[in-house]
Amino acid sequence: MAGDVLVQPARKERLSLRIALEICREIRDGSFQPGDQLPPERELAVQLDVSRTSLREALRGLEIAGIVESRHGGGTFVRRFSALGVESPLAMMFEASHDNLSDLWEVRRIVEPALAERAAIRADATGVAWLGEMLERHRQPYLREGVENSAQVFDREFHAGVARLTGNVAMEQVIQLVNTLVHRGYRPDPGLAGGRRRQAYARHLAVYEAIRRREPQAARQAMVDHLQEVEEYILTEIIERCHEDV
Amino acid sequence: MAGDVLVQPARKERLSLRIALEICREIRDGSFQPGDQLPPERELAVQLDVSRTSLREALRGLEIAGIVESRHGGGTFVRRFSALGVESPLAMMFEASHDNLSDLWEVRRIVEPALAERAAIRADATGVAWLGEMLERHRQPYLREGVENSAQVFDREFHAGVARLTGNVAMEQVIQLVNTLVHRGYRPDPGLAGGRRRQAYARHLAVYEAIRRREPQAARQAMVDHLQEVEEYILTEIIERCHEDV
DNA sequence: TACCTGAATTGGTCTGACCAATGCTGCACG
DNA sequence: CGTGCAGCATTGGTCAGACCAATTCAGGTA
Repeated sequence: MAGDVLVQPARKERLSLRIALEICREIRDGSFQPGDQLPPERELAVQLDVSRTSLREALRGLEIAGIVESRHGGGTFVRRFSALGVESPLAMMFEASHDNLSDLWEVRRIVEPALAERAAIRADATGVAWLGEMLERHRQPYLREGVENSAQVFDREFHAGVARLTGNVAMEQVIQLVNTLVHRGYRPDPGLAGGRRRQAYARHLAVYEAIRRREPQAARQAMVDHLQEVEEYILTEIIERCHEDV
Repeated sequence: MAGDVLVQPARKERLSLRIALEICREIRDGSFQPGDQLPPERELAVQLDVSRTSLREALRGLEIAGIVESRHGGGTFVRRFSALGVESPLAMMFEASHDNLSDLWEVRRIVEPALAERAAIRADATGVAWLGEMLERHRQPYLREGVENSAQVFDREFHAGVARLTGNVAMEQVIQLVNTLVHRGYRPDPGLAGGRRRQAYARHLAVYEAIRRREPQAARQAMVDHLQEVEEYILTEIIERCHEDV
């Protein structure tokens, strides 16, 4: 019987969890490729020998995790790049408080320099070119005034891109989630951002250049400087806001 | 009618998502405190004017996000500290991607030394004493032969403990999840572990001593050495297993 | 008082039904 | 022949009600 696959994990765990893990495994093993459409719920439920109810609970979980995506009337698809972006259900549920914010920022300070360093060591030519094109694409909107928080989007995209160049999926996901939560918890004042944005873009360029020239230490240092700068921005802005409140 | 609260977000989103966001909001607003028990599913479904099916899909999502926790026959509770469990989005993502072990290990190599360093700076006396007691408790079982994989449990406990001393909840969660996944992916041969365990325990002691004496660099170095040693163990063992297979 | 039993509570799973969005097929018309 | 639209098939979304299984707790018994 097809459903026997699900018996492996301890009989104790919820069925929906076992189903979700099973589907994850099939994705990993290549039975379902990224971009593929999964079988219809009714059919998949029969294949796995579970009710549609339980299957759907599993799919909702996978959707929250950013692994699949369901479209009403269209079907359920495996995401190409499982993204824990701001619009992901997970991010929508999680509200970063100020306590968490400094914690999350510390995770960035620890992980991101190491990511930049490793990217400079391991990135292949294709990846470097890809990152370069990304920066070129960011250039105009980044420097122009009044494009509001698109800068935040670009910032996240760049940092996620550096993470991707390391080839380490685990780190990429961790840092993407952390950055999403940080950006969610802190929304900069769009008006004040002109010079800051230029500076941030310059630092991004510096990181990229170091990666392109295969200089791990320089890449690490550029990232450290970037984070340091941004941290100071955030601190001063928070202080200003406190003054306004008083 | 109670269910009208749910109409606010665009009528487009799935009902289960709207429910999940609504519950999140009530948690943030204090209607449900961390540790509280939520109303029974049947009752909550009536309150929100939705079917139990949809409510359950929402609760599964919240559980995956680490916000609530359901116990069969017990009830559903708001988590005190939203935890990244094995059913967390990140865990599922790793499950869905190939070859996680080396990636996960690299996360440890990056994060754990930094954790040890910060623990040596920030830990309070209570925390240090707590870690010391933990090691004392580990001592006998760790060094005795034949206690099987309890060593793995102790190992996870110690590393989680160091993370806790930093006071950074986010990092604690991340490293706890990573270590769980690593240990799940790699089960050492219990028979060969005698000397190795003694060595690991000695390194744990070294890390602890450095933290106790407030020597950040020493703590970092001890952790680096520890991870390096364990990594070598794992590599040689994997190679041996390959030989057996041939 | 301590322990055990059983009923009430509560989450877990299943079935089958119907609604709603999407996509496709084939026919009619230009 | 090509184009556009109507209608049907497909597929996800929601619902109601039933029954199973783990936990909890009150009440009774030793």
